[in-house]
Amino acid sequence: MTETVANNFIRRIIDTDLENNKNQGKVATRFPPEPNGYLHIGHAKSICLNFALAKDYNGTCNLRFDDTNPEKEDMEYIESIINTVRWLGFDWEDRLYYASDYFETMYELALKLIKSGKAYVCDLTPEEIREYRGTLTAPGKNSPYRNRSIEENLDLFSRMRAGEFADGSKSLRAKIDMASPNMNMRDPIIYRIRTATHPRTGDKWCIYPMYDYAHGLSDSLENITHSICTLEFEDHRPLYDWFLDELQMPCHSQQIEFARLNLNYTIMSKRVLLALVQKNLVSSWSDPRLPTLEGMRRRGVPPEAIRNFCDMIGVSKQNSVIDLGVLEECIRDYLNQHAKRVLAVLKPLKIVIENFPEDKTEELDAALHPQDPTFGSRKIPFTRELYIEQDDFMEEPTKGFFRLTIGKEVRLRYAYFIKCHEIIKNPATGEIIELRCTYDPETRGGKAPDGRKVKGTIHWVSAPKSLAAEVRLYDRLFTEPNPAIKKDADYAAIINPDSLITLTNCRVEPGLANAKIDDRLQFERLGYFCLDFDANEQKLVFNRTVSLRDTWGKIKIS
RNA sequence: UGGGGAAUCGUCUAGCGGUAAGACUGCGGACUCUGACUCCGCCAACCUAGGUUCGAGUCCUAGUUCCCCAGCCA
Repeated sequence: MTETVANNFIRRIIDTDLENNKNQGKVATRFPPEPNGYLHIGHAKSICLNFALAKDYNGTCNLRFDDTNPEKEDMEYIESIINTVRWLGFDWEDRLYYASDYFETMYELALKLIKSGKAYVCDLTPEEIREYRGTLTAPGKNSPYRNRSIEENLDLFSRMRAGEFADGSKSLRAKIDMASPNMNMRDPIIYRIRTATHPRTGDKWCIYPMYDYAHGLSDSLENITHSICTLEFEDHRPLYDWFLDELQMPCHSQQIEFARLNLNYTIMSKRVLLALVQKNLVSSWSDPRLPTLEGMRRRGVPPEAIRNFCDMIGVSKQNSVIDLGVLEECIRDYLNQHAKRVLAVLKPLKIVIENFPEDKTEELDAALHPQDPTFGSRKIPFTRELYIEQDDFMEEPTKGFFRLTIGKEVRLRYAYFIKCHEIIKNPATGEIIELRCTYDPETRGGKAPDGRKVKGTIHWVSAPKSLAAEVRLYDRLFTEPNPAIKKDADYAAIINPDSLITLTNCRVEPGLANAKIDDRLQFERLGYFCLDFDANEQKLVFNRTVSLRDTWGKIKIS
């Protein structure tokens, strides 16, 4: 895949800033997840963007948890996010921060806002606040508490902190403009009362800052120069700026918005992802069908492939939906170069090589990567009884089929040329249960001394020497290309019934007894696979990360 | 019907007044001990209408379509 030098509107903004010596020529970004769920491929786009910008401009990128809503957040998520960003391949050095680290400072700054007459304590209930806010087309009206004295506001706010008032009974609001066409500027709430235990600050606080207030301040306190977020925050920018201006923050970070990632046949919404997990529509957050990074990792997707993907899709302000095929292509591209080749049979069909001795086992050489000799090779056992793929035999071959049929010669990968002369069927069902074949001993290793060619090469394993395995095949999660557009869709109804197919009678070459969880494997002619963490001493379990491109499969269908 | 954004091959993305480019997909072909990989070739786009200009995807005007905003979520 060709390396293209990333060029996007954000880089252009930074270039201009650098030319103007803004921020003393520094670039500082941050990735600011809320620890209320697991990271998904959409977050990866943001992570890659922020860390790449820092790297390319000789700056820094912080990891900062936006942990301002204790009711939804959890240490479990914090830990997962830290592990996942690290797994993706990024390093924030000692710059791991939490918005909650700034709670005291934010409180002080809120006091400053009150003292300058720019914030007030409001006694309106949540319902009343909504009524007073007006609508998209009608202006709101001022809260009756809007003109409290600074002294009273200071007193009330400190008592809010002290826990004197019930949840929701009071809030601190910015005094801006209830008639603003931008809803975010209609006296937005800065602090709410929430008696909840915070994952990090415990019960120290019962008031928590809102996103708009906390985020800009966190950026500023960390001297973030370019605060990159997604499009839906575009009309929050005036508020972001308002706080930094009113508080005369020494560092005024610049918020820049880009379009979030959408992938077809899946969803990125953390809310929906959570629902899928809770309704047991998927096994967990790390279900390999999910676009969560933990799920993709379990599926065997290498972090490098995800990073390449994020580079490839670019960054812009256009809403878009990326075809799953682009991701798959990135995965194949990486795995093609880095996966060891092995032989495995997913749907075994027994064949007997009649002219091969009963008790003999030959050890044959097989390259671990045909294009890359540095991978070396391994030995694979060849015996009289073998398994081949059911799909690789046709009693009555269709046009263009050049695998095994009666009387036609094919090559067993790295082994011998064989011919089939008899089909054994289950007399009751007509199902083919065994093939009687002969091999040509002169073709050991897969070459004929007389130079004759065969068109087909098929994979195989030794029947007695191979290992039993379970193999899980994955496909797109949904049958619907854009599930997100279906408001409150019945996701259960659009789950792809073939999104998970579990094959329990698979056979793999014996060397796979030693497979490790991070091994990248190609089962030749089938796809890329990895060991699943469900595997144990008794049972091998493999996940198919992605299939190989299947030109024949396409021809067959059409 | 308020405000904020976005419109370029089927899908993403580039373009910064001077021959519309790349990637993915698709379709041909070559090669092949993986119907894989690799290689070669082909198809394919500027939302509409006006205007400015020698010249407009790019600038101006007016439309159209799509996305976001009325959480004490982020």
